[in-house]
Amino acid sequence: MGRQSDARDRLIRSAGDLWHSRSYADVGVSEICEHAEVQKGSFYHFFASKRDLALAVIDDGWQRVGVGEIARIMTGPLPPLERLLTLMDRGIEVQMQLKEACGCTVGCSFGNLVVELGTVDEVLRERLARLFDDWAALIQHALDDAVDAGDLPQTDTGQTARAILAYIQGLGVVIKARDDPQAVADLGPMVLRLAGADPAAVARAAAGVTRTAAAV
Amino acid sequence: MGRQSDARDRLIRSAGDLWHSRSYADVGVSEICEHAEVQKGSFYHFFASKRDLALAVIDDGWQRVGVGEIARIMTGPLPPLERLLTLMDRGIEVQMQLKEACGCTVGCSFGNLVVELGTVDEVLRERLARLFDDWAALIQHALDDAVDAGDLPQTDTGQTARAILAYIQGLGVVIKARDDPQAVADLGPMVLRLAGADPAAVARAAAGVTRTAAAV
DNA sequence: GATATAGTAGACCGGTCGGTCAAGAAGGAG
DNA sequence: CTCCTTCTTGACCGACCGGTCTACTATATC
Repeated sequence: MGRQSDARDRLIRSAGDLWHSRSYADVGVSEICEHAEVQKGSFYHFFASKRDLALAVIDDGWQRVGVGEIARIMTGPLPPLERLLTLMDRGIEVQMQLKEACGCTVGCSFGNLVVELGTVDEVLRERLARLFDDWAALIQHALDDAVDAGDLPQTDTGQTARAILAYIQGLGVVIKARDDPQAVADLGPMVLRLAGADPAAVARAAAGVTRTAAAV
Repeated sequence: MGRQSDARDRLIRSAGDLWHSRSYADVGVSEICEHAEVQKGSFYHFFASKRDLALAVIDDGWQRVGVGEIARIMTGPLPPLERLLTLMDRGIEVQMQLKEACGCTVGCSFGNLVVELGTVDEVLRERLARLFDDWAALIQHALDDAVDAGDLPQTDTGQTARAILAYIQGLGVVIKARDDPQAVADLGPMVLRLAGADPAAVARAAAGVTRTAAAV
């Protein structure tokens, strides 16, 4: 009953894009409304507050990026170590697309929110912490597969997964400082060192990715 | 001629502390003035703008932390790989002290500014990018020493140094999300994997650090 | 002691922030 | 058609933002 509108989705999309390319504090509710072509009153019909919108943006983003793309890569058909390399490659690729679209290097939208709001808004921080846990769990999935396949020695894969997530987040910070995703493209494959792969396994994974790329 | 005051230093110190524990946007000029017990008029006697203060905060901070502490560790008398372990240990230690003081986990002050302002203020971004270069150079110094000492195989130490810096920054993000520096204390030593050290060298470095700690 | 300079004091400014509100339009259900 | 709900519109609010300005005080130098 009553009419239905996609204004809510437009607001989430606009806020996500604007916050990602600038910062949470720098983009106000009014600007988000303008960008989404929604009036202020409508905004507060859908969301109780700016923070409430942020929660929706986080959920929506993780659904698309995490549950969608990252999970597909980390649990996909590729050999496990190649999945990690694919993840890093894909990350750089996305960052380059975003730079093309936004005019600057934006880093990880989730990491950005953690850094900007982690100490300021406890609710957002906790939501993002859970998201990071989910992310690490996806990485751990690939690591477990790698151990099972004999590509990795027996280790604490949970710990290693958290280290890899940290490395990914750090790459986001560093490319943002340089304003150049390409500058760290060579740092992506080093994730295999962090995973604990021996040189032979690294070479095997690298060859596999090259083969896959050549096939495409 | 005229009188001299330490108000400028108090402002830099206050701004650095407040921004580190909250965020650049969340802490305004007025609050910084209150905290430093300086009037607004005096603020704009010393600094042309909020951003100008930020530049001074960055310079001051890097002088103390980077040129002071990090350089001392990375070029110090310890075996090179142990220097890396010391750096990570010291980082966690500082974060725990800061958590005690601020009530929350704050991460890296420089990384925080990169993330919050990197796409918003080009001048600050460039300053921070140079700072990261300096930081990586200090790490590279230790890596070069490690290669010379035979603790590390021949590699591109510049590349590896940038990877390690990224890892450090990522740890900053992750602990901020968790609000718990201790939660990643076990991730610090994994920096040696990233450095490319073989298990034997890792064991040697770990034993060295333990011995040093026991000696103290 | 005169004077120029460094620093202090704090009222004030336009603009923007997140958020509110009252009124009304669109549209499915009865 | 009526009614109720969903959604829209845009003026409006107090608070706070970064920054300005003028008058004033302290102090080193001559």
